[in-house]
Amino acid sequence: MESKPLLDYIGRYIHLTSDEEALLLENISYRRYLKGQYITQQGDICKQESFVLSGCLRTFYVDNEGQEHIVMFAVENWWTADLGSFITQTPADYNVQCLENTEVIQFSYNDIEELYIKIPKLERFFRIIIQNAYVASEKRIIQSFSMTAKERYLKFREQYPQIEQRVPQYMIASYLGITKEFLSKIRSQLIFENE
Amino acid sequence: MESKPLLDYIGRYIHLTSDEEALLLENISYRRYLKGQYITQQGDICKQESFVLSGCLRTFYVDNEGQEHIVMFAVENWWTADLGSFITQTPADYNVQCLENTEVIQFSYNDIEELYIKIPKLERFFRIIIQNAYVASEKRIIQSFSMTAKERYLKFREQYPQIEQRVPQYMIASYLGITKEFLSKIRSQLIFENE
DNA sequence: GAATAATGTTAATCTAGTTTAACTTCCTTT
DNA sequence: AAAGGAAGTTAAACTAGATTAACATTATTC
Repeated sequence: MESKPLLDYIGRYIHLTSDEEALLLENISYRRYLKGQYITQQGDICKQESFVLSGCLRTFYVDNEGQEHIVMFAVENWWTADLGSFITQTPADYNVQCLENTEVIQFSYNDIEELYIKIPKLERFFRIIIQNAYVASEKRIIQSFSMTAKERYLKFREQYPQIEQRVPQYMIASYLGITKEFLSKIRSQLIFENE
Repeated sequence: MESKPLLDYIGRYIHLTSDEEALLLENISYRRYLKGQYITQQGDICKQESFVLSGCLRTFYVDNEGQEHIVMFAVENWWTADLGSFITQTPADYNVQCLENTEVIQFSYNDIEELYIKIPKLERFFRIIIQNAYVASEKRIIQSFSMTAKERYLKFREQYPQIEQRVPQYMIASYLGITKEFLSKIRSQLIFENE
């Protein structure tokens, strides 16, 4: 298993001894998924949090009218899960699907609670990670209310250039909360403006 | 200081010994604010996280056009802060203002880092709190994209009946991401439908 | 390399929600 | 109890973004 990216990532926030690192590695698992496969489906119980080693995923929600809404993307060194389902072990609201062949390291629900006991420092690590995710999420709410679709698109491009390249445009539209047709219009406006 | 509500609240997630409780109480402070006062203003560095004992607050953001956008409310037993500013100690994006005379218990930035060292279990406590807040925040994003303003208003009323009573309507409109005029229209539609 | 599916574009029509502005009702304060 | 401000309402005109539908381009697959 290629665990170095994960250990490096954790090392940015807390220091683990080599014993602790070994213990951690015993309690997590490596897995590959093919493009199109689901890690979690709406209605299932989300059994693991995944740290992305390679590949790309989307977390999305299908509403009552059958429309898809993308909640987040995840690429290398990001975490993904239906966290609500994971922490409460109740049926997931979201689907987590691989958009490319993807390699992840997974923390399962049981393992993680044990790990928190064995390595209490991990509480700190996950507290910080989630704190950051929460702050980003609040920012996204504000942006969705105070910015136009065009402004949000420009911000997205600036903030996640890696993702814009790897993901079909209609999924970006979904993430931004607009239709693919309207994003297409915005893009042609932008091209026109830059001439 | 009336610390029982806080200790009860913490007790729902972790168990503190009485020594730890005493230690905790030494490192936090009680404060009263009058209606209208600000705990944090946009541009300031947010120096504390506040646990609400009594009263009501709003966290809001003023955009470039001078428009206010309410990010969250807080009432008894809720936490409030500009968490992004607090954790990075950089200038706040948000204002935190009291809508009533308000009593809070505050954790200051320096104190909380010390407390994490003295009582590592608090890492767990705050991890869980923030996890929950993050899940709620993601839900709100999905709702803002997949539901109409009317549906969001009904959901809000159902979810936070306490808040609807205590807060002026134009602030609820702001929280929902719509104008006060449109909320007024929605409300008159609802009255008409229920006749 | 033809065929099919997936993705992206354009344009017309439509609608949820905004803007503006005038008006009403309710709260405070004196 | 009068006056002034804050909060809420109504309605007309407007706009950002949705919907529909037809077409264009790019990938995939056999």
